[in-house]
Order: sequence, then structure tokens, then C-alpha cells
Amino acid sequence: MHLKTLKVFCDVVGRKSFSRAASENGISQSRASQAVHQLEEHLGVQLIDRSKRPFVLTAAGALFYDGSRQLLQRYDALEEQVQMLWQDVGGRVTIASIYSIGLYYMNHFVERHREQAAQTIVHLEYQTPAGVYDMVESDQADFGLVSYPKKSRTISMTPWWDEPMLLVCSPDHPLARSHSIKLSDLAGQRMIGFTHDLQIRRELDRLLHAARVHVDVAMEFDNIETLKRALEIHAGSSILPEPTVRREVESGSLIAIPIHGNRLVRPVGIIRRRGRILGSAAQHCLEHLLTATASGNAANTDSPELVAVEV
Amino acid sequence: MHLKTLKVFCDVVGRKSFSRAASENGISQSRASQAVHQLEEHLGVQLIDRSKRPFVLTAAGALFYDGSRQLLQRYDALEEQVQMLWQDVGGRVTIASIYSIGLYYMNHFVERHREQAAQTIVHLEYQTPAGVYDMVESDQADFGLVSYPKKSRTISMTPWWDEPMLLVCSPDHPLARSHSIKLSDLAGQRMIGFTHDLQIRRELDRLLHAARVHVDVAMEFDNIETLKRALEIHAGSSILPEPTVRREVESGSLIAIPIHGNRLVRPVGIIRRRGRILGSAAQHCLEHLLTATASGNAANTDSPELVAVEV
DNA sequence: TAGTCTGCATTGGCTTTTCTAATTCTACGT
DNA sequence: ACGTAGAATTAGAAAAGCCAATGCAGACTA
Repeated sequence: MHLKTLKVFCDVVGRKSFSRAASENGISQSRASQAVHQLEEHLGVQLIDRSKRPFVLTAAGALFYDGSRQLLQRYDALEEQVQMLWQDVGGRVTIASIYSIGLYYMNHFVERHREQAAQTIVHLEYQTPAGVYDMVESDQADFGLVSYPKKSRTISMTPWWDEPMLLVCSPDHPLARSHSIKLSDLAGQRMIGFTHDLQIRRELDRLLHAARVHVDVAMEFDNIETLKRALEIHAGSSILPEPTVRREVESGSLIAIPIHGNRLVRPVGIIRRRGRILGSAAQHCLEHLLTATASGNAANTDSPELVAVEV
Repeated sequence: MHLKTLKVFCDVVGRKSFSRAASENGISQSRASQAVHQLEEHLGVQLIDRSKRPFVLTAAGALFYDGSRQLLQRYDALEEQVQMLWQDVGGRVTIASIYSIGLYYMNHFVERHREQAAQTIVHLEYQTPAGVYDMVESDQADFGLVSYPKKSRTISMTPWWDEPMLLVCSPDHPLARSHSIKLSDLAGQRMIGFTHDLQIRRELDRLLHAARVHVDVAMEFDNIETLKRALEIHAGSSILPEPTVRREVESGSLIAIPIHGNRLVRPVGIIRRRGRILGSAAQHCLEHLLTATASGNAANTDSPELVAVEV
């Protein structure tokens, strides 16, 4: 049995599509179809019920899928171990991260990680939140970094840290001189927010609603970078995680004001596919990520904003 | 990667020979050589150091060997599980056994096992003691049945039962009328024994020597069947495990006499390769073997010989 | 030290399998 | 019914697996 055949089968199941699995494995659609047939014939067992249009796994197929996935991971880990032992051609770690964590924290981390695991290649993939979950679920990434992490049947979650959220605006905004504000001060303010498909927007809406504060969301963006540009040209104010605006606050192009009275944070977490077997490089990287965070957070705690907010 | 390639590599390592591994896998010697090369090239790692004549594994090779063996076993188990679930095409169990257990107990067991696991195919392989250890060590058998079982670095052992040993002779032997004898009664007797390469012979020699009893071993055999034929034609007496002569004693062609004052038993045990992952069929069969023994032994205990000896 | 023997590596050519492009088929939505 | 998207089939090309024969190198033997 070709391990590649198992890989194709797993991808077919994982992506729920023969064609996508095929192209991801660099083979033709027909080959993917043949490979799965071949597998079924070899086992004498039907793995996929094709009589329904989005095909469904048979019970045997589900069992074989789980087993195969694990087998493939074990094999990869074995190859990595053996190569590591022979010459320190360290392993590869693939991390899927949302922009606003990857961009602001991971560059720094990857550099520090290279110091203590010089031979490991860390591959960072920036994605939308849904993209991160997808990559983790389909084994394209060893683990993922997301905000408002959620566990599920297939995904396990480790809380990582909480980012304080601040009111952010341009230096000549009416509120810019305040040292601290209450949520209610925002009532009727013209604000810039995230689109509704992002969890952070839903969380903020929920919070404002609970505080009976009505704001006027004038513009919506699906990413922080363009949102910040809008803030800089005086289009309003916004509530953002502190690390994502630290650079702008330091350079003076934006002002960040602690929000009093509410624990306003964006939780960040590490998600992993349940049952996934990590290679030793990935394992080591994950450990480093978790331990490095302790000091990383401590550094955060030094900033006055955070102290103010975490009351 | 072809799983077959891993299998060939494992067999090459296990049998310490490319040619034997090749023929066992039904391929040519050249292919085996090519396959291992291919593997090494793929990994970019030397697995086998060929500069010494009986080649040696490199550290990486040893690691990869262990990993591969486990992987192959897991895959086999997976296939079996999947097939089992689809239609009860039960698994295969291969048991290696020495003649004197297989012949007298296993036939009976296999029949009873078929009743409660109808679809399992039990393959019994009769072997010399060394052959049984070899088959277990080289993964050709799921487990092995031997007397005087010995654990080692690669083999684990589970005691199974102790067979009482009796003095056996033809009905018209001088001792045939005795109801019970002492070891010392055998001094100077003309006896028939096993060859020195068998553990049972060495154990008996040790026992007689400790009891300061000198006997005259007139003939030696490397198996019980021919030894019993020699007894029947009045060539002397011998000390044998009770189950191996039960049939002859019942038919009257041989006489068995309890030996008083010494706990004279042949321990029988089940040996397994350490770290081996058993298929569910093999697992179930092993469990049945161990539980069935309880009653099997009880049945033994009913026979007067055993009661006499087990004092 | 030479000679032989055993057992792995290499080579060249055949066979089988894998693979793709093009085509056909089919469940589902309209 | 009909169109569409996506899987199955097919046939021919590319790749690999495979073997017989031969080459070559340790490890005993005299």
C-alpha cells in the first residue's frame, strides 16, 4: 500500500472533494478517483457512499479515515526523527495564524525560536479566522492561532493570553485628551468597526448592548490595518486590542485610551486538531510558544494601558 | 512511500539478510537491495552500514526500524478492523508452537475458539523451540507457545501452566507395577532422554544431579513422538510431561507413574515480541487462550497423577 | 598472501503500475 | 425535463517496479 494513496484518501475525506484533494496532492482528478477505488478494492470494503451527492463516508470509511490520518502523522514524525538524528536537518512547523496575531507577535517569536532551534523551519501562514480553523482541521497546519478560540468535536483549544482592548482614535479626535473613559462615554459616538462576520465585532456589539450604550458604526472593515488607516484620517474612533496599535501609539499617529469599569479583552488561543500527532519540531515549537508567552505577557503588563484596563 | 518497502526493510533488518528478506517477500534479491537504497535516498539518511560484513544498523536505522515495525503492525490492525466492521471477515492469527504443546492441546483449543470467533482463521505453525522464538522475534507469528519460557530484551513472557512430569515406560517394564516412585529409585536405570540441545533435557539433568541420582541415558531423541515409540518397544523408561502421554496411557500402550517427593514440572508459557501491536483477532485469541487455560488446568487437576505430583 | 566463498550492489531490459487528458456519466438544483 | 458540477471511465504515455545476470568486496581458509 502506498502511503500516498492513504494521504489522497484522507484529503478526499477532509476536503469532501475528489478534485480538490487531487489538486492539493498534485495529481489529476481521475487519479484520485482511481486511488480511492483501488483502496476500496484492496480492502474489499466500501469506504465512500457515492450515491448521495456530497458523498458520505461509510462506517468503515470513517474508521479507516481516522486510522489513516494517525498513521500518516506517525510516519511523518518518524521521518522527521530519523532525519533529525542523522544530521540536524530540523523539522518543519506550519502555523496558521490570523493576521492580527501573526503580524504583531509571531515575527518576534519566530526570530527568538530560531535561536534555540536553529535548524527548524517555521512556516507561518496568515489567514482569516475561518481559514485558520480550516487549515487546522484539514491537517494543513500543525496548529493555529486565533482570537476568541472555540473548541469543537474536532478542535481542541488552549487559552493563550488576553489582549486588553482600548479606545483608539487620531490625536485630534475630541476624546483624544481623555486619560480614561467609561463605556457610556461612547454613546452616540461615530465609530469604525469590524464586519459582522468577525467574532470580535459580535463580542463588542454584545458588550455595548449589555451596557445599554448605542454607538453609530459609520464604517466597517474586515481587517485591522485598513481600519487603522481610516482612524488616522479622522473618520472616528474604534475599540481595538492593544498590541495591534502599539506601534502607532508609540509613533504618535494614534491615541489609545483605557476603558474604565469593564474587563474589555480579546482572548487569544491556540487551536489544534484533536488526536493529531505532532512532529518533534512542532511539539517543541508549541512548548516554546506557550512558555515564551509568560514573559511576553509580563512585558505587556509593564505598559500603563494594560494595568489601567486590567483593574 | 510504499508500505511494502518498509516491510522489506524491516525484514532485511530482522533477518539480517537482504536475500532472505527478499525471498520471504517474494521479490528478487536485487529488488530488496534497491528498495532499501531507495528508502535511504528518500530519507537522505544512511540506515544500514554495509562496510562490515554482517551489516549493522546505524543509529538512524535502528530508530527507523522500530518505527516502521510499529507502523506496519498498526496498519495491519487497521485493515483488519475495517474489514471486520464491513463484513465479519475475521482476522488471521498466527501462532508458533512447539510440537508437544501444539499437538496435544492446540487442536482442541482451535476447535473451541472457532465456536466463539467463527470467522477468525487461526494458523498454527509447529516449530522447534528455537524456531518458535525466531518466528516471534521476526514478527512471523503473533505469539509463541514454548516450554521453559524465557524472557529477553526483545521477548516478553507470560507463564501459562505447569505440566506434571511422570515416569513413563512400557507395561512390561520392571517398574510398571509401582504406584509411585522416588527419584532415587531411578538410579542406574536404563533411560531414554532428549538431546542436549533441548531445555527439558538440561533441566532433568540438573535435577537428577542435584538429587545425586545417576542414570544411564541409553538413547536420545529430539522429539517426543519417536521417543515414545522407543518406550513402547521396551527400550527403557523416560520422564515426560503428562499431557504428552495421556493418550498412550489411556490406551494402555504406556504406563505413567507419579514421582514422589519432587515438584517435577515442565512450565509452559506464551512468548511475545515486546512492543508488538496485535490485531484484534490475535488479541482476542490470546485472551481466550489465557482464560481457557484456567478450566483446562482444572481438568488436569482432576487426574490422580497430577494431584500426587503437585504435593 | 592468495584463493575461495558468500552475499550485497549494479546493470540492462522487460513488465506492470501509475498517471493524465479527454470523455462520459450522474446526482442535484432549477 | 434540463443544465451543471463534479465524479467515473478510458486509452495512451510516462514512470516505477521488477528480475536475471554480472560485478564486487568482506571474511574465512590454507
